[in-house]
Amino acid sequence: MTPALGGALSAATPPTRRDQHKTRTRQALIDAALSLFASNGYDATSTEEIAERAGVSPRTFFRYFETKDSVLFFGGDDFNRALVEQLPGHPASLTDLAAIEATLVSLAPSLVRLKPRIRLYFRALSTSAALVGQHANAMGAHEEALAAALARRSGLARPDEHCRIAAATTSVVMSRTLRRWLHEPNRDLARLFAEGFEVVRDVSSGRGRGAAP
Amino acid sequence: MTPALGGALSAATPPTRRDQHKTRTRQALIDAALSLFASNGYDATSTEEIAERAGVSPRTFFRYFETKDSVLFFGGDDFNRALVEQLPGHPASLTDLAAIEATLVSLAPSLVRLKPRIRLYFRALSTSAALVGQHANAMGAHEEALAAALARRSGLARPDEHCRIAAATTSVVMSRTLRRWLHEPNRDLARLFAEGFEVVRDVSSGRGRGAAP
DNA sequence: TGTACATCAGTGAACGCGCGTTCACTGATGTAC
DNA sequence: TGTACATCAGTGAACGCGCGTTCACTGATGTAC
Repeated sequence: MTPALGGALSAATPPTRRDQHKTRTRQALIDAALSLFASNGYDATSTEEIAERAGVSPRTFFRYFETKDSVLFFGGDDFNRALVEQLPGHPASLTDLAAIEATLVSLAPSLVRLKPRIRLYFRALSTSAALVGQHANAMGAHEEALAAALARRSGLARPDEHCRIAAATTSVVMSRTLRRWLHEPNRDLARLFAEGFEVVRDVSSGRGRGAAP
Repeated sequence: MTPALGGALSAATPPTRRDQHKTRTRQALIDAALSLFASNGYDATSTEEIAERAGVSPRTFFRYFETKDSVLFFGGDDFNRALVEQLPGHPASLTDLAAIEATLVSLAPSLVRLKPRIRLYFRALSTSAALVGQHANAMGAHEEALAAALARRSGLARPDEHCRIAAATTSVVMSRTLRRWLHEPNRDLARLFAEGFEVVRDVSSGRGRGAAP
């Protein structure tokens, strides 16, 4: 939908002035919502305030977003789509998790410039169960897409339990890694991804207990 | 709080008639909410309807629950508390995941009689992002408690990344396992738990690809 | 290049609805003596 | 065992509030000729 990561895909027709204006308005609403949610909390922020900060009338908010919570957005969908798309580019000799790890490591740089927005996004999440729910549903959809991609990778018609657990494990690693990235300053995101998968291996084999982080 | 699993813990003082009545009213509200959410959806169910089905006045609902969504309950907290409590009973020679697996297998029978309620609970979840968010927050709290228990198990002062990933992995296995249990008839829950952890081991080692479930 | 019309982003006002609160009250249960 | 009082679950009515909708409109941008 919105080209937060790639951007180069939308070369179909040059955007008209109207489209540009629409995009700008939409973006202003998203930015206003994100920073208001993060600083004042989701429940304490009304759609009127969002509209006001974005410089449009209250009514306009609902022209762009069906509900208050659907305004929350930081580009995660694009990242997850890229993950699914680039997964088949890795050799079949890699295990599923190794292939996912390699893909995430190569995609990590694309998240760096989104870091401030991701920080606001997580801060907003922490203020409202409704947002957490929306986030969880989105993650669920991503896991399904990833599980389907893993099934194709193994020549299966539909994802089995192995695919689903692998996809869910990936979600866990991504979530933990992003949080570490936000909280521990000056860490390389790609390296943190790799460390996350290493911990997963250690945990399920029982290795590495007692080794300091 | 509410003794959905153990029940034998609350031998402190015999409940007065008032307390009994309160418990019954509270339970009636929970049951009414659960079945209405599951059949009509969370958003399409008003607190008035819940109160009406429970046989109390609309006002009474908010005497028992601060918000509409906090009425959702099936005993999951008790189960997770039991998991954390029984974990230290297993030999230190087991890996973290093996100890958790053993605990879950031994706790599985206590969930069997809650099965219909768990089914309603998941069905309710599927109708509303707000409920999913509340569920996710509860799971997050459980993961923290479990990670703390794992830290104690390893003699750590605070949970490290290993503990957190192990706790999150447990959440994944529990969630997947419950869903399989609800959807695949006549499967033994304890056995499904064990299978779940086996898949986790296979996934992170790369084994078992191609073997039919 | 210029005019006439069509489209569509944005606006204003009014409203329905259900969550959650506040206040004053009733009547059953529990307790003191 | 019986009476007098205290507590507290439940009620009724009225209300604030913000989400999301509906309807009728304006004015800028885009397009046909």
